[in-house]
Amino acid sequence: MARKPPTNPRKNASQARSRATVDALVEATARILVREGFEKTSTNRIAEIAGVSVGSLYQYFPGKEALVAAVIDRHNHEIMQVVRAALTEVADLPIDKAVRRLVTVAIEAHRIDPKLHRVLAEQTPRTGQLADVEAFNREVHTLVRAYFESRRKEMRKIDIDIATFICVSAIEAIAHNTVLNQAEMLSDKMVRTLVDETTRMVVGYLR
Amino acid sequence: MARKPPTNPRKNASQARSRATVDALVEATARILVREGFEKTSTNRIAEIAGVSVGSLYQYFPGKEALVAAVIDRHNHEIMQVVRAALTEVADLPIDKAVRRLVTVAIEAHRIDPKLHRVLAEQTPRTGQLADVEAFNREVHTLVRAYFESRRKEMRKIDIDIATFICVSAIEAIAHNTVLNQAEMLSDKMVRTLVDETTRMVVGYLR
DNA sequence: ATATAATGCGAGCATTCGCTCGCTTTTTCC
DNA sequence: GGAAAAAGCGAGCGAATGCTCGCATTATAT
Repeated sequence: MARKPPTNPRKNASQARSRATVDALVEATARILVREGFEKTSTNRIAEIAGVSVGSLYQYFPGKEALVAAVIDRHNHEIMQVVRAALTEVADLPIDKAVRRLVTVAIEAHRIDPKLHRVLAEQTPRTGQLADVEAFNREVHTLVRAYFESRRKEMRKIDIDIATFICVSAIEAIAHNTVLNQAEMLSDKMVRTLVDETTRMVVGYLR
Repeated sequence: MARKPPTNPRKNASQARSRATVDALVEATARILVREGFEKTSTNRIAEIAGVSVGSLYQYFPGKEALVAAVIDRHNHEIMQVVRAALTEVADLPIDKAVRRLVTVAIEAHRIDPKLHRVLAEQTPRTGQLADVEAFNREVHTLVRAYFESRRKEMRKIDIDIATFICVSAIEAIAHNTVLNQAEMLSDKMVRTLVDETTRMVVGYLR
């Protein structure tokens, strides 16, 4: 017999049942985004697919944007986890080995869920998540920068910030275009060649 | 006393007045996209800002998407013109000079109208203009590839398609990030340094 | 077992927005 | 000058969709 909207706009989810509801909603949002596109992604439809009522949806999310934002966030966290792991793992390797690994990981990260990645890349601006994406970007830069710093001896005299900016931009773009443009027509051999070449370019640049 | 909707869905614009109307509509669309964002860009609002009635709008454009598509098209043509000019101009230069020029142009192209560029980059997918953008991309690749081919002697043994893909991706991304991330806080000195470094990376990679 | 809080429901209200249609005004052409 | 064609007008229809509200069900606490 309650009713008294959670103090804050909407949020939280303490009991197990409600956490499941939230998960179902986020998952449903992701699925609809991929399968039907952003236009067809209405709150009513999300609720329907999640097997939840619209009312419940609005208990946890202030609106459609928030749902998309949640999906973006989840996906970004998945990617960042992979990237962080790689950068840790690579800390003691020399530049050439390290860069090769990072390039590989960049491509792998984009491959986690290419279709979702594509849709999210399109929708990120709209949801005001640009700031958060920016944050992730900064973290990547910081991590890479730190690695470069620790390997200065192997590198030529160079402005580390600029080198980081250039290398990260280049690697990200190549990974992005590789996965998104070349469709699914990506032979393993092709990937290996691209990794080789990208590594060559970056390593050659750094020293 | 006519009336008999132009045979085709809508289109053409023969008289001077109507061409002006079309221009006003496209221009208004661009302005609203930049100043108010995609959500606020309704056909009613576009007509209002263009100083034209909604009815007239629908005489020339089958819908909102078509308007946005027209803006995208216009912008892409502007950019491609700059790029084509640069590649012609560069045809007889050695690799290092040529790459430097191309990197510079890439940044300049992104600087034509950064705010519009940003919004359009976000909205391109939605308008089904991906195909057209793809076409422009392919043209860039073709042109760059042709240049590389003609300069093979200055380059190491290398797969030209892969080299093109990697170089174009890297240069574009660096230009893009430079203009969009670093906000308007872009000293000329900074730009020069970035051009130097990017050129160094690409040229170093090619030979 | 009973009270209270948490979670869930879904019909329908309100709003936004694309778009049409019947009509007027301007231009062209003889 | 006048007829026909081209261009322009804008109130308002209809569909889509975000979201609310009053009530029902399930969990927790005592």
